Amino acid sequence: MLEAAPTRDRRAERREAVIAEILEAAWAIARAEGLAGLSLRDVAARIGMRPPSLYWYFDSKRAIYDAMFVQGNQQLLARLTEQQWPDDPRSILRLIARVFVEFSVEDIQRYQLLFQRTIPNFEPSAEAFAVAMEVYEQMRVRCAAAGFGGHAAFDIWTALVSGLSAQQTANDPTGDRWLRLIDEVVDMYVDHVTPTRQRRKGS
Amino acid sequence: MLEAAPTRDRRAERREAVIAEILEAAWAIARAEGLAGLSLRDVAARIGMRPPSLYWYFDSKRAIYDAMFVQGNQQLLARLTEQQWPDDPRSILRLIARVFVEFSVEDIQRYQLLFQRTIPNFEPSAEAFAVAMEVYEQMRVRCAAAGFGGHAAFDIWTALVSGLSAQQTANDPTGDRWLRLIDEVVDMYVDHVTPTRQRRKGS
DNA sequence: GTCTATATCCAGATAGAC
DNA sequence: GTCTATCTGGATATAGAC
Repeated sequence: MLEAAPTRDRRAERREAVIAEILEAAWAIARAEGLAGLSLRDVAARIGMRPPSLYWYFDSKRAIYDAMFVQGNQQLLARLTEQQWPDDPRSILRLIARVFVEFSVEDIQRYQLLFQRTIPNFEPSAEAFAVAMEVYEQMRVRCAAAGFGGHAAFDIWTALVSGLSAQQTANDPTGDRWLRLIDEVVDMYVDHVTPTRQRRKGS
Repeated sequence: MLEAAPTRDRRAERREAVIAEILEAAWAIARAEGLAGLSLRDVAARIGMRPPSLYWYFDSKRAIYDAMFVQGNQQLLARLTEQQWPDDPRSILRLIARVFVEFSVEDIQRYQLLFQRTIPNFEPSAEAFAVAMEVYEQMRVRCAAAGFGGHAAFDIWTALVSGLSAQQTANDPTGDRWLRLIDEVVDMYVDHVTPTRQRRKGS
């Protein structure tokens, strides 16, 4: 007679744990050697495995990049949803910008993987790209909630945030030279897209 | 008795020509395979040489990246100086932004080499970096001439231009989705840094 | 699941002939 | 100046034992 199936699949749990371990190692190496410097050899060594064993968990190196891409986007998504969102439109935008720029500066390799096409021949899979679209949508929805939903206006908004991130990560990765301009840039943007009549400065 | 020295050093000229050929090949391969995908083997093959021969002209692969870095910056510098600069401040800024963003989109690998830290372990040499500073100074001087010389204001300006470039290259490399926002962004910036009293819209 | 062994290929760089 | 030959090491990936 068959045993009742256990409610937890310990094998699957173990597998997930190892996958998490692999990705954690991959991130650490990417941070140290650069994204393009990532090698399966180093990943395996870091977790006490031999390189071929990784293929039990990932089909290829690209698959690892892909999983990292998903993970990074999920982290940003979590960062966005865990915020205490204020009501004031200007404060909402400031918070979005701050979350995004800080997230970028926090881990430059992650920033490059998510937002720059830096690895030769790597394009995220369709499923991975879907997660990136979720992030984009989250950001768009938040902006719309703040009253800034227009298409051209949103493209300008993404350019502003991406420009602050790009300058901060590339030219002052350990400082705050562009981080501290966030509020001013948000004000500039709000003033620009708000009809003159309604304008009022935030605190 | 010694001959009179010829006024042209044909040997040096030939050498310069070969160096130019090598760099041209390197750019072509970078465009096709990505910056990190550049290999001396491919460079040599493309110009009908064997890989070791490249070492007659460059000490290392890094030296090639370095020369590319210089060349790219010189191209941008030339682009800036060859412009017919208008008098109107707003027009000056529009032109700067357009030159910069178009230059970026034109060759994304060049953009990555010049403005993003994308190759593991590559940092431009001091001499190469000096050329990059020239570009930065050119841009700063042009902005100052337009009446926008303040420090924080200029950091905002570089963030704007870099953001438009980043979004255009990463998300619409063959289109003009952010290119066509340049004038609006410049207006936004000018309105922001201009005391309200003096403000007037450009054509 | 993890291993050893290996295939296959590529990389940057150097020695030394010509 | 350019070559051949070679060094040394690294890469991803697969086959198959255990």
